[in-house]
Amino acid sequence: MKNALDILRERGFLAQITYEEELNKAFEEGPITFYTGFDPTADSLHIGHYIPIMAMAHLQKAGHKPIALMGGGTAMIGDPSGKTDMRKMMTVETIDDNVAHIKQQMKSFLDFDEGKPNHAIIVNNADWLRNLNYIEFLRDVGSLFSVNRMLTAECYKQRLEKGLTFLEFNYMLMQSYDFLQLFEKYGCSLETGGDDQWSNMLSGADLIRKKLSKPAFAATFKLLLTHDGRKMGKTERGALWLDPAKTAPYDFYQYWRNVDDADVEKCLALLTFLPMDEVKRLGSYTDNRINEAKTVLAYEVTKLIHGEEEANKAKKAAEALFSGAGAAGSVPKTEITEDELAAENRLIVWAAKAGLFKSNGEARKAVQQGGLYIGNDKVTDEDYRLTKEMLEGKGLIIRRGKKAYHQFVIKE
RNA sequence: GGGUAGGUUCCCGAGUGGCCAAAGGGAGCAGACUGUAAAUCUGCCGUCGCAGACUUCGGUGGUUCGAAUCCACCCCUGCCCA
Repeated sequence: MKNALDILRERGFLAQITYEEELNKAFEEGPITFYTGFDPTADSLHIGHYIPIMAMAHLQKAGHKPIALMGGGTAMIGDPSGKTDMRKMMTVETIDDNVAHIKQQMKSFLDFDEGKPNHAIIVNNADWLRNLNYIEFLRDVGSLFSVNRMLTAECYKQRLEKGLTFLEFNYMLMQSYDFLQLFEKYGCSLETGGDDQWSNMLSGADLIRKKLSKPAFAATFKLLLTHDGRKMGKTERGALWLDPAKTAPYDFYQYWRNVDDADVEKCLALLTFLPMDEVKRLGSYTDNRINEAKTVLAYEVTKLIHGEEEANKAKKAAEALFSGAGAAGSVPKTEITEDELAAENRLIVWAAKAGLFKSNGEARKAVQQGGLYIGNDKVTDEDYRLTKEMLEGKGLIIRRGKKAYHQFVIKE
């Protein structure tokens, strides 16, 4: 019988685990409560958060209880791990606003149905961190941390060369204290998170063991990297967001449709719920056939994040566009009013406004290099003008390069 | 607090008075080749543009016909010392 940890192991989630044997046993003995922290540094989750969320979902399906911890307090410090520079200080208002958005997003991935014993809960560490008493904290928690040991931690090494403030140095204590709080309040005995969090999580588990002499564990998940070690989920417009307003479902779909051959199997295992034999079957495809696997990947991931309807739309749109027909689906769309069109009707300007290019100049250069199309016709005139007639009905579909589409329609 | 080395365009990094919108590399975009892949090759890569103009080299002032480059003060960072 596979336990939940085995499932994660089989799908390639696990990076590092503390007390592996002991944790294995804990998983076999019964449901455990675990948590993952999320930093509210933006008003949406992005694909980097998705691995831990998928892992949480797997664990919850196996009967364990997830806690999503919003770092409303720790965000005020800023995690120095993996950062070369100090983060910008964020205001309380921004942080709280971000927390609210992220909470909303979490709800589509975890089961919050209170009728179930292992329903997910969301807590915010601002509740206990923001009003912390400094002296008490130092005596209770600070006394149990060895600066010597902290300094040897991988996450501080880089910063020791570039500079590290005392503020950030304390991040580890804050995060460890979170774990302690959750252990005491909810019996949470496992912290999960990205592999970059290893030192912080380790020290949290240690804190509980030291202070309460009770078992606590940490397990990290692999970061989503391409086969040659680059971070995945970066697009020309920044991160790949889960919020459809920040990354259109069509673009989201296309990102996965275009992953490198070598990364297909890994992505299927980590980002979808497809059974592993299916994942392996799809991953074994080569040459032209691997495109089938990519289509499945793109569809499944889009479905999980944006829902079946959006996934279908994105898939149909992609099929239509790439097979040469010009049907629009969930292609990013800009509505132009007649007044706006009267004020500005140059194609390159609108293409830039629509986000297809970073500036008018870039759009102009694309035309010069033959990289902008209307339908399937290459635009040759930099000064091409739009007219109301073109935008009526189905509107006008333009394309940058081979695969970035955008649709313009007239707004009635 | 003292000494010292620095802060250059998305990133790294050259540039010490006009030849600088600023070398080189990376990232990115486009084209060719392909499988809506990778690798490779070619072009582009501050903004607006026909030319040309405008904004940029930590900040503010100053010297100069002219400053990323020189001077003053300030802010930030590394290292050494206290």
